[in-house]
Amino acid sequence: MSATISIGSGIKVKQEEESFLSEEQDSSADVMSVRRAKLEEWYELGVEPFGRRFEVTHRSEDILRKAEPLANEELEAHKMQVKVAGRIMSLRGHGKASFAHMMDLQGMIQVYAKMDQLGEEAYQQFELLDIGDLIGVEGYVFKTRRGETTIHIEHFTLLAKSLRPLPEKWHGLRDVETRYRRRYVDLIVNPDVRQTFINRSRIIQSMRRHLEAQGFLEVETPTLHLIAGGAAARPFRTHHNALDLGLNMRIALELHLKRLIVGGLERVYEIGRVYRNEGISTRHNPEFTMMELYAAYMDFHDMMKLTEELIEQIAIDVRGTTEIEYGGQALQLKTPWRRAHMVDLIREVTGVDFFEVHDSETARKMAAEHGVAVQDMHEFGHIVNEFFEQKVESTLVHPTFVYGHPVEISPLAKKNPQDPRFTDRFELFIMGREYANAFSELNDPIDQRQRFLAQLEEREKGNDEAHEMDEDFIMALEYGMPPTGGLGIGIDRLVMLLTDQPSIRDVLLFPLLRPE
RNA sequence: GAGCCAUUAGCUCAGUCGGUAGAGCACCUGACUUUUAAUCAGGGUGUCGCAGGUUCGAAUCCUGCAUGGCUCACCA
Repeated sequence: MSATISIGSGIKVKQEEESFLSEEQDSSADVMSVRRAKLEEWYELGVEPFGRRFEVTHRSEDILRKAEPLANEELEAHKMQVKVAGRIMSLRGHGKASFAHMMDLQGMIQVYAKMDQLGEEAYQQFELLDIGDLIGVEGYVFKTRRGETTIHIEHFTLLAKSLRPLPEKWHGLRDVETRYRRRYVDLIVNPDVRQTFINRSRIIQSMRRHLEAQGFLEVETPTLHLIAGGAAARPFRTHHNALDLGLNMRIALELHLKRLIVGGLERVYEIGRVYRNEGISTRHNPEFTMMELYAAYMDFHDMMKLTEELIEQIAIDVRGTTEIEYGGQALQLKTPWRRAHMVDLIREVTGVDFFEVHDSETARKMAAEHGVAVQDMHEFGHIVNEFFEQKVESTLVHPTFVYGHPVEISPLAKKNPQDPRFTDRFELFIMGREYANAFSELNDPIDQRQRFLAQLEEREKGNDEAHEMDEDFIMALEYGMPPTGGLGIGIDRLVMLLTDQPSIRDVLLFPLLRPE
């Protein structure tokens, strides 16, 4: 078939001449062929359809705010001249005049093109524009009869021709898969998505500001590790060619930051990507962002105070309040937050008091009685932890610092001097989810070696997430590390909490998906 | 990895009992110089996710596969 279609200004396109179409040839081919034809038409008009630098004098929101209190007569008298750039989001042609809405970073503003003003030639060019095209306009601000602030166009420039149609104007793009795969389209048509990512940036900015104010130094440490330590997780493996060296992507920031505390930097933090080779869910992405900080001469009590104040401040900065809602649940982030020992919480919920239980056998018996699933290799501390995870965790709605984790699951934390079965460690829970993990850092190299040895034993028993021996880290401790408080916060989950997003994929610009 | 659900036009969605594909927006043609989901007249642009099977006939029923979503598992 060689049907011809004609478009606005008379160009004929043979549909069989669609050699420009990409491999995936979809049925937007029709729209795309029309746009290709218009592209040619721009070239024939002597206009470069992929333009260059454009000097922007105003953003949409600034204009709307300035014009808002003024009547049209006042606006016309002032002749407020503006240059605005953005993407055409809607077009309404009326013969010899046209309206359009343009979108820039701040939002949407209406523009008005009139043949009398532009002249016949330029107006015809305006009519050649499509939804999705990027343009720069110069003109003056007025208000229409209905009162909408609008730019009366005196000149316009095509900055980039759009060759693909945008999604529909009032349902936007809903298909979740397409939204993640083509996040740029999602950002163009879904303003709330754009706002979420703006808020993500604000949260991190706020965090940096508050840490800087407390004298923390931002540092960057390697993401390629010989030994992936500092957490219990399976790493991604990679390889360096020139050194012919097997390497792991980091699973935590911890061990390098503590080396810097040994080095005397005293207060350091890093906001960085970590990689864990695990399943994907609404709360897990294989790469995610952690903030870890270490402060010499502090302990885990100081870390609790720092954590609650930090998150409270961020909430005020970004949300303007400490009373937030997540998934319909009202949450109060005003400090101070509840502090509870893990063993006390287990006793509250199950009646089992692990301060009175002193051996693994009794603990195992209690687990069986209370329907807590445990593995054969689990010792006392693991079983306490299983009780907490299976019985207590989901009951913690409002911010709660749970402290006193068993030593078996805390190979990098200092033991509690009163009861060395437990550590001076806490995790922060909100709505059943972990948001922070912190401890008084273990600075005794001899104890640290024992802990690593215990981890190696676990590894032999089949726990492939147990810590490996890190001799280089122990050497650092042997030079002497001051008593130190350390803290880690999962940035993505914090952003989810503060932007009320149900899935981690909604706070990651490009979540990992299987290839199409 | 398991269970459940989804996949139809560029986008958002209908599609009855199995009878051969529809709407709105977008797009195209024409009209219209302050519109507002602009309006009016006309035009359907499709590998019904993919591959088999059942059937005279499959978007529809069956099987497998792919991708995604949710839940669980995993993730201290």
